[in-house]
Amino acid sequence: MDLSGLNKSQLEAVKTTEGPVMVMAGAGSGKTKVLTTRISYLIGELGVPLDNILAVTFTNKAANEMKERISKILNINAKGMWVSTFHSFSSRLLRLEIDKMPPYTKYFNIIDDDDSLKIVKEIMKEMGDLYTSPKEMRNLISKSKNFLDFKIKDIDRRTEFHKVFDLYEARLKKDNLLDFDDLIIKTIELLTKFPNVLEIYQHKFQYILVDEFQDTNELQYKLMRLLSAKHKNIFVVGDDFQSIYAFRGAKLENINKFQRDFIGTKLILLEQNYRSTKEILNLANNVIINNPNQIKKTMFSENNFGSKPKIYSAYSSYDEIMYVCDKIKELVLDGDSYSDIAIMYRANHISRGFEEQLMKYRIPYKIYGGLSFFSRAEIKDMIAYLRLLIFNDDNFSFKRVVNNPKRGIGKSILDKLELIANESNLSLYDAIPYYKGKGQGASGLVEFKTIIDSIKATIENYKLPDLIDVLLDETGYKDELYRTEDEEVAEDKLNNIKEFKSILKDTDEESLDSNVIKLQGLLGDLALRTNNDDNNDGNSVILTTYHQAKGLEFKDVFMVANEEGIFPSSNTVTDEEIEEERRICYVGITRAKKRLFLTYCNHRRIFGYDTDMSPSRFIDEMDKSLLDDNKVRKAPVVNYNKPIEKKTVVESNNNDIINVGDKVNHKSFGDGVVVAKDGMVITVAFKAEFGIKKLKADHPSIRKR
DNA sequence: AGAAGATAGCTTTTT
DNA sequence: GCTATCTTCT
Repeated sequence: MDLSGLNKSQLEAVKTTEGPVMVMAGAGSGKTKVLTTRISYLIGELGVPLDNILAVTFTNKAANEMKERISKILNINAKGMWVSTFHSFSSRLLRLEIDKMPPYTKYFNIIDDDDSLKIVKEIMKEMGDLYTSPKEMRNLISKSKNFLDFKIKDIDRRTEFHKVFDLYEARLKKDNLLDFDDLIIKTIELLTKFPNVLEIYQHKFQYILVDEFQDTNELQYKLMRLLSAKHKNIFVVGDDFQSIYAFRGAKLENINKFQRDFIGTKLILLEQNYRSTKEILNLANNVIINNPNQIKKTMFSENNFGSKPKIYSAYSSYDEIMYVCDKIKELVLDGDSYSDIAIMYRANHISRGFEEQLMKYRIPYKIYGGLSFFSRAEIKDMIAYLRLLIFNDDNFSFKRVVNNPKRGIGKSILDKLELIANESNLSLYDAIPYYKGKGQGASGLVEFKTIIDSIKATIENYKLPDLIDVLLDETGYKDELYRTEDEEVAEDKLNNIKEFKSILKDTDEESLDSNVIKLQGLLGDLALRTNNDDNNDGNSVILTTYHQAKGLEFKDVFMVANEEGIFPSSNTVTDEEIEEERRICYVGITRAKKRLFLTYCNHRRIFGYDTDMSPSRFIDEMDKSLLDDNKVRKAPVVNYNKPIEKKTVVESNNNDIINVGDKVNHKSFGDGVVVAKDGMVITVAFKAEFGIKKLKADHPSIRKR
């Protein structure tokens, strides 16, 4: 096997196959190369069977890429290997073993955050007035599952939480559902409860590799520790500079814990950066140095010098967008292709303005992440219909589609049906024949069952993609779309469904199994799929959040919207949170190979209000000698001075008279002080990131404090 | 039941 | 400024 492309440390990381190894791999230090080479080495040189290796990453894309690279190096098909995300791994294992933990069955359905929120909403709706909003509650539930030291101080809120939590868990259990967090939790539960099962997998996975180790949380760490306890051949790769998932429970302490838990851990440092120019790397080091609690480490590079990162101070977000578009055109004229270029930002909503303008400029672009294809309503509807065809007892899918298209089946009818189902221990679907009653709803139920039954009876007669067309026609879904939506929207949704059909086509051609078996396999893990799985990177500019950009690299990177309140986000306050934001900034900078552009706006529309912005503290912190300052802008660009207009103003119910000097609270901007008054128009100074605004004193969002 | 109109809530970050 | 959800009217 050819290992000549590796440096000394990389080689050591590949060849130290026995015992615990921890690699601290800085940005651009060849981490993926080490991982794939090591796996290939295990298989190709040491003759380890494919099945005895487990590699875990954080994104499907990273997993797929690893498999592809291994396939190439060894000239084998690595598709079936245990190389996946933590969640996919858990799901795969649970499909094999969860039958041991009734009432769950291996046909469990995985629900995404949206579904989960919907369930929480349903539960809370019946509980009346509550302290916590459903969204908050959903957050708390996830936190309680991921943070071992989770606690709610306030006793009322705590009892409320436990009530909802218990109902939520019961509901999931009853319907054979697992949320994302459950995938990991149930896997640990299974392995702990059934030592013989644990034994099997400990024996099986002789070599375990964990990517992005700095982002593992306590549960994920526990899972890996359980599995590796026998062979102790565990290899973890991480970079504490790039730890950006503390909000999801990631524990940097795992790095220290690992060395304590696995005695004799070999520590390997990869400190040479092969990616970026010296100027870019200098800036990255200059940023991260402001994190006092960071373990000191300096990446070095033997790469050539390039140009200094450029910084641009824009008047408005429109101005910022135009600057970026102009620069992209220049870069392409200079010979770069669109796919060399990425626009990166802290929060997804920033992409909107860029999309519009890129389209106008005819610059091809692709949004990386954002709303997942599989979380679109029409796709979820199709999946639910398919699931119901295969699994009649899937109550969750049943509820999603029974009245979609409308069949006159409302809540009261469903409640009655549920009662019947519970009494005779049937699924909602099987309870339909026992539903006594007449009227639209009753006949709607019967009609629904007839349609599903008839499609089910002929399911093997079609190719899988054609099955979707049958569903669209027979259920009336297509007609309903055209009836209730604008034509454009309907076409759009049907296009998405068409894309979904192509996924079914792939599944169809993969095996000679029956349609039912094929669907059982496919439907299992659709919830875990994301947009970015297929990297058919054509020639497009990539728009992405910093989080999603991790692990990627681009020749030219634009970091946009570097403003206080956006980046760092206004939600981050504590020192620890700010330090995480700074690491996000580090991740952004180190994505760039050749050219880096930083921009910020002095004005931005936030929640529909024109807002004064100030540059990000991360910009302030940068040593200006490392930057090429481009902030010459002649005149403010038009398009910005649109008057603030509210469609409706409602009389506020408190008749407080608001005067200059009064404290007020605005729903979106928080507390502020009235600095001027002109009739009913007050001028309020809010927190720095929201600046000074003119508002109507009787606007419902305003309250006197 | 369903269209039209009004309003609240929203923007972290992801599997 | 956008969108999901609630309210009101037919």
